Amino acid sequence: MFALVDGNNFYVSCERVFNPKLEGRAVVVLSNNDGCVISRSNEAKALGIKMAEPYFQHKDLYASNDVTAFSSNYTLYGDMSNRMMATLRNFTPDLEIYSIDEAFLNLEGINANMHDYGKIIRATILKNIGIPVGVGIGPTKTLAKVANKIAKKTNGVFLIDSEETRVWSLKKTSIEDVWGIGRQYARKLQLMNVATAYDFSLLDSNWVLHNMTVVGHRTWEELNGKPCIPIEIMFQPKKNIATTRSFGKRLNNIDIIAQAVATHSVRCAEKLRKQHSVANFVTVFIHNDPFSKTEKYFFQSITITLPVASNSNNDIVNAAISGLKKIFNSTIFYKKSGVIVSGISSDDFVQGNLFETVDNSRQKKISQLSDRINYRYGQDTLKLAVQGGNNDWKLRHDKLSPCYTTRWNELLKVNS
DNA sequence: TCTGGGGTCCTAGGACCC
DNA sequence: TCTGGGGTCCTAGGACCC
Repeated sequence: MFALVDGNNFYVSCERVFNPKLEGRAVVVLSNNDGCVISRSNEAKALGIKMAEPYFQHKDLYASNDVTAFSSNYTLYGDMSNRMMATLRNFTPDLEIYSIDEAFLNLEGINANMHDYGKIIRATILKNIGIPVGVGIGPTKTLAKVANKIAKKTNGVFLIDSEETRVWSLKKTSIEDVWGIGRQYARKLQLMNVATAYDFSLLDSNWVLHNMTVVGHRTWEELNGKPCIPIEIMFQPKKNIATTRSFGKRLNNIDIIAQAVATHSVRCAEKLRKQHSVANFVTVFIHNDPFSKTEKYFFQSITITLPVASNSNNDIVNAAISGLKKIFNSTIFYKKSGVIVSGISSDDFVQGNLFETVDNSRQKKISQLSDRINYRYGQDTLKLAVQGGNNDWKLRHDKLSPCYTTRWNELLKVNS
């Protein structure tokens, strides 16, 4: 059996832990740049606020219903997530951290009444972390997902452990809510009168295989009770790493855009070093406002091959900036830039270059030193000059909450 | 009349997830 | 005025190898 434990409205719940006055009230958390709604309390959902809806579109609705909005505080949510996962590890040796707010638990070999075990997990997370979670338990990961959805609508724990509960649950689940069925497949299936997970589970195996590839077929098998998606306990290094941000305002000054690109490059290099990887390719892209009604949409990108795979700040920054210079057009007002590193391999053996001798030992030391300083004193305490010193490209986050759990000077103050 | 059989690598595009 | 930021996997087709 597998359990899926998933934080309810996770980002909103994190904010509420340190702001209990917000219990029972409409609360939303916004994406970077305070652009879209990415987490909603149940009260906000009841007002009709949709996921990923642009924040500015319904400002009046927010005002008249006293909706509290927060900028996203990933430092806080990431730390709360780590605490939640550490607590979950007490319940199984086999934990798969699936995303910031959810984890699969392998319950094989655990000698307990599964429904009771789910209730204990839920109560423990609520007490230790302060986050309400849903617990879904089933014989496959996809069925655990189905059970989790039902758990959230009921008392927080739901168990699929018989043919009757499986069929009942599948009949209660709309096809578009199935894990692995996205918008395209849902529309296609609905046109064939497949409305629920149950209808889908009755389709012909070959039809599913040929029309939805082996990926869709796994989902079909899992809904029918046959486990096909194994739990992944080991850390898997990322195969692509990206850092991309919108600008706070439209920019056509290459020097300022270069500061953003250099900073994104350093972030990518830091992420590479953290997972002990090096990258062979550096892609940089820039684009203007895709929503503009007056300007044509321009998207430019270029991929630079490094002579030798690297994770040094300097190498990634230099490649990205040289790429930026090639694609930049001074007549365009840009809205977003990004850096993506790929061709990732382990840093314990780096393939040399046949035609060039590259000595990167100095760069390596500098990057390691910068990691140590920045870990201790905060991001970008030590940085490259090209990253710049002003905030001309930085995004808006006017409604940011304090980093209650990770910064001494932002600890919650209690008046005595 | 009849023209083999087995591979790899790369890319673009299309799905999906949070 | 204002619209996020990450990821994964699969398939088909083309170019190439012996």
